Amino acid sequence: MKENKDNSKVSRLPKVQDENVDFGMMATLTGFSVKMVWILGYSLLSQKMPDPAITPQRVTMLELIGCNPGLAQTQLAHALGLSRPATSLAIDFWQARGVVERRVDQDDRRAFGIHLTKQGQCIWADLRAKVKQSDEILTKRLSEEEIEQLNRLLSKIYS
Amino acid sequence: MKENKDNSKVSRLPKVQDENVDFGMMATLTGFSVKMVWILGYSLLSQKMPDPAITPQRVTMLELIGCNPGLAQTQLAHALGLSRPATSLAIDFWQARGVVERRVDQDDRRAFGIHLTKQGQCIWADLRAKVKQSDEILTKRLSEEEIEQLNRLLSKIYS
DNA sequence: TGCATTAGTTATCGCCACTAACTAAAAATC
DNA sequence: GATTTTTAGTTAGTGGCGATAACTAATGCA
Repeated sequence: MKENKDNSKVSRLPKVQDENVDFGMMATLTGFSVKMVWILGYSLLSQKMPDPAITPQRVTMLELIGCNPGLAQTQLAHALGLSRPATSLAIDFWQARGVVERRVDQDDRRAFGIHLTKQGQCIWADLRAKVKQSDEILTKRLSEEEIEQLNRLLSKIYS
Repeated sequence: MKENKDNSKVSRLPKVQDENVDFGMMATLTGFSVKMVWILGYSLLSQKMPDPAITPQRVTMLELIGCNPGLAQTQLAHALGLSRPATSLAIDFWQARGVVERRVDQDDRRAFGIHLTKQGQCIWADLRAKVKQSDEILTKRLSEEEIEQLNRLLSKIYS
């Protein structure tokens, strides 16, 4: 009966602009800016989702399942940087909504391959489109060249 | 007696590089890249801190307190985008470590002005230096121009 | 056959947000 | 000037979602 109010697990955006409050050095740090943009992106994405429980984290998982059909849970956990229990619960989430299914691996009957259901294919396609839109909204103040530049610099940092 | 193991409340970095797992469209999204960099930055910063409980969020609060002495809790909450109870607890955290103190506002005796203690001044200075170093490590693969460019693009998004 | 390993689940805990409800002080209303 | 409403901060309770430890079942190697 619990109806999932906006449990936005990410803090609201700090008010760096508040003219009465000085953020000091924070505003000059790449790490801080990146966090601000992430919070903003998280919020934009959540708004676009049909259900506030569909978080960026869960969307990422769905993308991995969609792009790598039959992936085992442990591989999924590793790729996402999650513990196996957390991964298991996240799969439960999508399974409960009829989006993915666990198929026993015939070569190793302990393991499951995770697959999108027929219905899941549609939902995935829909969500992907929305994710893309939301990313476009996030970067709407930048030109095409600036977006490319930004993505290049960011991936230089983390890859 | 609980000894605060690495309770890194932020997921470990996803393994985008895993050659067996395709991240699909995620790798092309600014929102995703930004999250990756943030997780990385969070982890780098946490490592530099003398106590793993000193998180980026708490450092941000300390910076605000240091740069805006006497700020009331409600203003602090607003600037940080936090609820008042959460802010109150975060202040408790620093107060318990002798870093900040609550001084009753003589004009409004319901309110507290938050100030750094003498000792807090030193700790603040030390942490700021470490934060700066950690941000430099985060961006070490980028040139000075690239860092400026990156910060400019990021702040264009969120300000 | 038997023991160590591995996939996944269950149980438990911890952190840190949130809202609701409370106290005390201040401001507004009459 | 007494009463009501609002505001600052705290306390209590809830929830999400990570983590680890302990468990079951299947596998693999001696």
